[in-house]
Amino acid sequence: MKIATWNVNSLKVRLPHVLEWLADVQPDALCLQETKTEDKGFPFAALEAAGYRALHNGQKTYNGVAILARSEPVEVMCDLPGFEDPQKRIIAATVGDVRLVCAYMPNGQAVGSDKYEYKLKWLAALAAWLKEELPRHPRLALLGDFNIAPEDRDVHDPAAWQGQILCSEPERDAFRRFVDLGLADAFRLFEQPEKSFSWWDYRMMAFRRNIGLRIDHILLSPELAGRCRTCSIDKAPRKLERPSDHAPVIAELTD
DNA sequence: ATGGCTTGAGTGTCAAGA
Repeated sequence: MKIATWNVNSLKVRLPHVLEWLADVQPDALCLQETKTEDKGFPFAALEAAGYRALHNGQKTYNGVAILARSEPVEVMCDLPGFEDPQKRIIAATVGDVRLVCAYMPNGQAVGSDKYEYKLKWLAALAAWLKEELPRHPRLALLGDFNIAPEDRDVHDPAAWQGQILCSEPERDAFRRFVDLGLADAFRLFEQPEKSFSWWDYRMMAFRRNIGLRIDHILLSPELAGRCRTCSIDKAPRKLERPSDHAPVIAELTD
């Protein structure tokens, strides 16, 4: 089973890339973030024609998350229970024998800002919910745009980013709380090239210069981590015309 | 120099992303 995550930065703009990528890679499930549309603008028909069912928790202009799957997803859930939030950042469903949690975690803007406080509260609420979910779903994967670079090796210039948004200690502590729940960073289960990133700024030719951050992740419960055979970042779509600023991350699990 | 692109909204120009 192949599962993946991709922040597409507007599904309307990126639909051709997504369809091409689905045909090339043929994942069993793909989690999308930043669809930036309501259901009425969501390309259900085009995805169906490509062989994928789609679940969408949409929002106009900002946020919006979706799960695409080749088989029928069940037990669909949207948003964090008990966390009042108009922002659409969570959708979860079971595909095959795997519980998928697709998350677009807040950016936080700047350390100390209101948005940063919201980010930390949001991350705490997600961790509390996952703690309850994991016993119910021992084969659980948390996939998405975490907006956290968990370690210095996930940052092109750790000195410049030290203490900054996406790299601050409270954010990294929040990431470690997920790990402490038993979730493993699938990418780090394997040897990886140095300076592996999943996001590059649109400006300053950052992609060509590999000035990036690894902020998109697939975290796996112990049972799924034991079944994980590969995890990689696919930089190919980032090289296309009008790309998303994020690259997809893929994990392969044995059946 | 706190910018540099890209998107969505909406039709001039700004918020937000990371």
